[in-house]
Amino acid sequence: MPRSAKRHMKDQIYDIFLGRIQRGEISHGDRFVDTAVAEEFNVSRMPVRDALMRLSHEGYLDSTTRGFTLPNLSMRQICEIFELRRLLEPRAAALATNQLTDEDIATLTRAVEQSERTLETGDIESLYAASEDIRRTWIMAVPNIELRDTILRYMAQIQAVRMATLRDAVAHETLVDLHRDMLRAFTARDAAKVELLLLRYVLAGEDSFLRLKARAQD
Amino acid sequence: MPRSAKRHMKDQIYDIFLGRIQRGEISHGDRFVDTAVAEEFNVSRMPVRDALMRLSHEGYLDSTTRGFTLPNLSMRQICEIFELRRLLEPRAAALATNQLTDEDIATLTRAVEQSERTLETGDIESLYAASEDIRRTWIMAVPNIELRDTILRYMAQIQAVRMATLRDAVAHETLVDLHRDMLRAFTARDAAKVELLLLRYVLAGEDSFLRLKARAQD
DNA sequence: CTGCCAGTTTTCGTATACGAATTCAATTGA
DNA sequence: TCAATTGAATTCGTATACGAAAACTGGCAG
Repeated sequence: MPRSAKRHMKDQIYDIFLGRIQRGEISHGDRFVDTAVAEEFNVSRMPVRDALMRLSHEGYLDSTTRGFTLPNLSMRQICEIFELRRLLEPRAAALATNQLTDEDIATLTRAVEQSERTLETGDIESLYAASEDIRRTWIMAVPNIELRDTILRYMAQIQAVRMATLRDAVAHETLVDLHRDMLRAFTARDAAKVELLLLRYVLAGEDSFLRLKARAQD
Repeated sequence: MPRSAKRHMKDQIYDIFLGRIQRGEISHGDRFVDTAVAEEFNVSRMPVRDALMRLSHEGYLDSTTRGFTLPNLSMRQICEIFELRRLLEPRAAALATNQLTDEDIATLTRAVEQSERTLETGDIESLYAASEDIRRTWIMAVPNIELRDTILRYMAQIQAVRMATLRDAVAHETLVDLHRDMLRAFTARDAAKVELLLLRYVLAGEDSFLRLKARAQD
């Protein structure tokens, strides 16, 4: 019997899994089967099924004949998503510029400092966390909700790709520089500069990815 | 008992309803309740539930406490979607330009002719149909599938808005002109011109909508 | 006539069950 | 040793049932 909760079980399960996916807590080997997950949560498989099917329809999971797994993005899909990012993120960040609160700026400042420190420590995990903090902060400030949701939808899917590209040594310094410039532009409320920097940022990610891909083919 | 079919019932029902929504065959008073729809299809309510919930999660329907209905878009949402359209459609159409087959061009030619005839007949239904044909033709030629799906996702939602804006007399002539120019640009494979025209097209739609809104407030 | 309250109805979320399709595994035959 | 085939196990889609929450309805008081 499900313990009484305000929100419905299927929505809670959906949120829990979406969070795990977005935080990159799920690896590519993992397989989710409704009955097994249902047992964990002490519910029947129906709410779990609802949640997992929803996640798969939204592209966060892949529905195979043997449970749900992380989707394996093809080269084509990744490139297509980079194109979407080039179209949407610069404008979205520009729109967010004037919406950032002082608290947001403080968060960005801390994250950029964390990012800078990784130049010496070489701690890629920390760099990744800082990047995510920066990104999350400005995305949440995007006033156009439809635009924000569209961006959030594909970002979870290319989680793994972004993680991988951050390991690209060539990009490390460029990335930290971009973080620094972005902070400056956000703080100065310079939407035009933010727009340009976001374009550079996406392009830098795309370059890293293509470089990674080329190296993998050796 | 569900009659044996190759594809699953829930997917068939999903497709049927999505088609009806996209073709504008559903009006704002309509209410769908899983048990009632299930009876129509001679299945239990579970596959219907799956289909309707999926449609509502994708934004095509609104899940109320009393069945599913067409979503009532707020002014804000409509404006936000226009912004998305400005960002995505010009580029998408430009990408589609070089993918159009001769058959596509023929379809476009017929549709534009139909559009031109409405200047004399004043048949708005026909103008709407022609617009939809033109739009469907180029969207289906967009090679970036992620981009295409993103556009398709919001287009179904603002169906009603587009239908309404076509009744805007001021826009009628402008619209037909744009159709004509777009056909020329597509035929000439002039992606740059297509991009510009699509921007104009979206902006014209936005103008019509705002004009309509202003008039409604009198 | 109008607004509030209790009973009824509708609708939804979840539980459980079963058949079908698919995958896995083990045994058999070459 | 390896491939094929057949039986078992897994997983999914759908059916049915039940309790809970929300909405409607009718009567009652102001």
